[in-house]
Amino acid sequence: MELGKTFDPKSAEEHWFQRWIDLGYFKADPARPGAVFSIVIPPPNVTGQLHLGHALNVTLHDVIVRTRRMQGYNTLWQPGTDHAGIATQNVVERELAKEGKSRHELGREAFVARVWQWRETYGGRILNQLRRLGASCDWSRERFTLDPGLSRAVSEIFVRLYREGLIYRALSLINWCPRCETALSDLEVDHKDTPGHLWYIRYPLAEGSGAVTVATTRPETMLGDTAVAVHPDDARYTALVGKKIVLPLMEREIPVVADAAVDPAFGTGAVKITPGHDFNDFQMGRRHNLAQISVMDTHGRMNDEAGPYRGMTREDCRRKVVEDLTARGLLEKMEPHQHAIGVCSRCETVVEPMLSHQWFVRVKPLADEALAAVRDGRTVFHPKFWENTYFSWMENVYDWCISRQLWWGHRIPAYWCGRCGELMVAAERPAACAKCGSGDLRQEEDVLDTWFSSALWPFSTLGWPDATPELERYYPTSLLITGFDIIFFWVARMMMMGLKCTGQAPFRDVYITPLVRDQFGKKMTKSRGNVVDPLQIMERYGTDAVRFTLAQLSVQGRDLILSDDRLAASRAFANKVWNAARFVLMNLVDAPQPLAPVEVDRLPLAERWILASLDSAIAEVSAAIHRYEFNTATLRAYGFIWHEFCDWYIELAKEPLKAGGERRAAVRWVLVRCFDGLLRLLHPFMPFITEEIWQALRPYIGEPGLAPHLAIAKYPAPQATSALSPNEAAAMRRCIAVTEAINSLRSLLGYHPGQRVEARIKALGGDGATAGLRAEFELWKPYAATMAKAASLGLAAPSESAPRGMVTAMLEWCEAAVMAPEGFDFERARAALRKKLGEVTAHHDQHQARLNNPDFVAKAAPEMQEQMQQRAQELAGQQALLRKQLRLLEEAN
RNA sequence: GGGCGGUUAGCUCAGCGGUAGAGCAUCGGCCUUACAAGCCGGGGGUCGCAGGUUCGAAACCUGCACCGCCCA
Repeated sequence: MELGKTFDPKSAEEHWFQRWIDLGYFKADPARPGAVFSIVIPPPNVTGQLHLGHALNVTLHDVIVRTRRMQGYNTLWQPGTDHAGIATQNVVERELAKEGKSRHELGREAFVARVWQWRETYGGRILNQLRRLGASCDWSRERFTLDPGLSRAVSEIFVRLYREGLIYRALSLINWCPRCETALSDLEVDHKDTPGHLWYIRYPLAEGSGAVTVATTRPETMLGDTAVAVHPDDARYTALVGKKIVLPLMEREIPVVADAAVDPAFGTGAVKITPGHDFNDFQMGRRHNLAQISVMDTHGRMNDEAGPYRGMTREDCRRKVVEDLTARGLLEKMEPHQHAIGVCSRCETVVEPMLSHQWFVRVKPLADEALAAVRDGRTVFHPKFWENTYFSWMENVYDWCISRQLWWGHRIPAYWCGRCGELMVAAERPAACAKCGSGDLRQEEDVLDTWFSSALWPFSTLGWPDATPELERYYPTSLLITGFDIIFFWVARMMMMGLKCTGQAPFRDVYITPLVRDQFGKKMTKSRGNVVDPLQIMERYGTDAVRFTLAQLSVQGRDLILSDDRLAASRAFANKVWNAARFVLMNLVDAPQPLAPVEVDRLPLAERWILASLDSAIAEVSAAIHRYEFNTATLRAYGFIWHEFCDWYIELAKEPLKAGGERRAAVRWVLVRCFDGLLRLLHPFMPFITEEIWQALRPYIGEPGLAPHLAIAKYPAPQATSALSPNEAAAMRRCIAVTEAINSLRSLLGYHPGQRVEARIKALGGDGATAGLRAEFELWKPYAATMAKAASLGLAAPSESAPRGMVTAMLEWCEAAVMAPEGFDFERARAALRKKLGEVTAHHDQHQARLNNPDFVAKAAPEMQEQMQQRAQELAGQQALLRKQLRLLEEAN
C-alpha cells in the first residue's frame, strides 16, 4: 500500500474514528482480567460548546487512556454530560422568549418536557466535538446526570444524608440571583471589584438632638436596618451603646449595639446593621438577637417592608432613598469607593443576600474526611502545590446551599403533608403521611444544585448504589484530569461524596491541567473576544497537530500559551512523519510480508544504534507520560523521530537499500521495526496519522497475534537495548560529532551541498588515543563519510601534520580537517579559529582560576578537583593546537 | 489584606548546586528524487533586581520589583 503525497487529516480523522468505534475498541469490559485503569470525564455542560480548555483536557485524557489501553490495562474512560440546571434552563427560557412565551405560561411539566426535547436535539453537540478530537471514551456508556440511574443515586444519598443530619432545611441568608430567581451557593457568586460610593448618613438619636453618622455602600438596604453597631473599644461611641436611634425614612426605633466585628477604621466607625441583606450583619444580628427584615422580593424589587418604596427596583430605590435623605439634610457626604460586588456567575446579575428557606449540606464532617484523604496521600495532586488550594478551601468550609428554585434538575425528595404539615424525606413518594395518615402530600418544588449530582459522578455512572460489576471493577478511579478552576466546585465535592458514599476516595491521582491563554498571555474569555475555536484550528492544522501541540505545551505548574507558530511546527512534524513513512514504504514495495526476522545482535553498528535509541525513547516517553510530564514526552518522541531516525538512520539506510541482498533485507527490517515502534509511541498523541500509516506498514510487521489496528496494538517494549554496548553508543556519538564538525567546515569553506570533500581526523592525546580510536573508526567511518559527503576520510597519526591547504576544527577529543577549495580566502578560516581559540581560552581560564583558588583545593570534593584538573589540561592542549593551526594557516597563505 | 505560581536566547519553554539547552523565529548556503511543511551551517543569553549560604548559584535562602491567578 502506497501513501499519498500528502496526509489528508480530515478523511483520516473521520475514517479511523468510525472504524475504532464500529469495532468496539474503546469498550470497557469489567469481566476482562488484568490491571485496571479507569477515569471519568469531567462531564461537560449539555449547553456547552468545545473550547480550548476542553480540547486540552480531553487530549491529555486521551493520551493517558490510549497509552494505558495499549499497555494492556483493562481501561474505562467514562463519558457523559451534566444537566447544568441554571444554564440549560436559561437557554430554553430564551428560546421560549423568542416565541413570546414564558416558562410560567407553560407550566412546570410542559417546560421540563421542552427542556428534554432541547437536550435530545442539542445536548450531544459537545460530545460530538470531543469525538472529533479522537476521544477514546467508551461511548456506549455515555451518562447524563439526569438519567434514571444517576437520579436514583442522587435521591439515595440525599435521603441518607438527611437521616444522618448532614442535610437540613433552614431559614437562612443565602445568595439570591433576582434574574435567575434562585438561590446560589457561595461558589456560584463571583466577586467583581466595582467603583461605587460610600454614603454617610446621619441617624438621629431617639432622645435628645444628637445623631450618629453611619457609612454604607448600599443606602437602599437601610430600610431593613435593625441596629447600628460600633466597636466596643471605640471611645468615640462608648456613650452611645444601648441608646436608641430613629431609623430615618422608616421612623423605626433601633438600638446601638457594640460588636467587635465592627472595623473602627471603616467610614465613621459606626455601621448600619441589616441582617436581612448582608452576611456580616446577619451574623451580628444573631449575636445581638436582632430582627431580620427582608425588604425585597424574589425579583429584587422592594416589598411591603420597604413602606413607601414598595414596588421600586433596588436601583430606583437607592436613588430615591438618597434623594429623600438629602432632602431631609441627613446625607452628610458621598465619597467614591471601590468595593467587591457579588454577581451571579451565570448571568452576572448582582446577587442579593436574601432570607429564605433552603436546604443545606453540613459540610464540615464531610470535609474533614476529604482533607484527611489528601493529607495522608490516598489521593495525590499533580502538581502537588494545588493541594494547598484544596486544603485552604476544605479548612474554611461553610454549609452548602443545595436547593435551587429551578424546574430543571433533580427535584428534592421531600414531601409535605397537606393536612398536618409533616415533612417526610424519602427516595420514593410516601403513600400517606407518616404522622396523620393523610394522602394529601405535596413534593418540595425545589431542585438540587447541579454540582450535587456531579459530586456523585465517579460512582453514580458506575451504577451506585447497586453493587454492579462496573463499580466493583472500576471504582475508585485511577485518575482525574481537570482545571484548577473547579477544584472547589467539583474535585472537593467528589472527594467528600465519594468518601461518604463508598468509604473510598474517588481517585488516586488528580492532575490539574494548565490554563490555556492566547498568544499575548491573556486568559481567553468571551468578553475579551480572544476565544479561539478549537474546531477551527483543527480544520487548519489537523487534529493530530492540535493534540500534539497541546500536549507539548502542557508543563506542570505553568499556563499554556497557544500560538500559530507552535501549531505550524506540529503540523510540520506530522508532515515529517508522513514523509518518512513514504520513504519506508517506498522501499518495501517488493519486500516479503511479513519481513523475515533478523538477529539483532549481528546487525551492523548503525542498525543496533537506532534500535537502541528507539528503546531509550520508548522508556523515556512512557516514563514521562506516567509522571504526567506531557511536555517531556512529546519532546523526546519528536527528537527521536526527527533527529535520530530521520536525520541519521534514514540517510544511512539509503546506501544498503540500494545495494540490495541481505544488507537490504536487514535494513528493511530495522526500518519497519523502528517505524512500527515510533508509531506506537506516537499514537496516543497523534492517533489518526499514526493509524493511517500503520495500516500500510502492518503487513510487513512480523508479530504473533498482531492487532488489526494500532489503536489496540501493544505498547512498544524495549528490544535491543542490550545489543548496543556503552562503548558503541559512545562511538556513534563521536561519529556524529565528527560529521557535524566536517559539515561545519564544509560550510565555512563554501562547498556546495552536493560536493564531495577530502577530510581527515586526528585524535587528541597521542598514540594511545589514536590506537583506541582506530578500531571504532573503521566501523563508523563510512557513516561519517556518507553524512558529511566526504570523498575520503582518514585517521591521521599524532605526528602527522595537516597537509597544506587543510582547515581544521577542534573537538573535545579530536581535530577534524577538510581540504579547502581552490582560491579559498584563508582569512575566513583564521577568523573561525581565532573565535574558537577565544572560547577555549576563556573556558580554560575559568577552570584554571578555580584550580588556583585555595578554598577550592581545600574544600571541593576530590573527584571534582580531579575532573577540573583533567578538563583544564584538555583545554590547555586544545589551546596549544589551535595556536599551532593558526600559525600553519598563516604560513600557508 | 492573605496565599499560590511565574520572571532563562526575539517568542514559547526545559534545566533546578559544578562547561547555559530545545523548538519556533532569524541569518547564510542549498529544489542533494521521503519531506522547501525540507536539508546543511551560523548568530543570538551579565538566567528580573539586591543581599546571603557555598570552594562554586540560573539552580538553595531572604528581601524587593513586575506579571498572572485564587481567597477575603
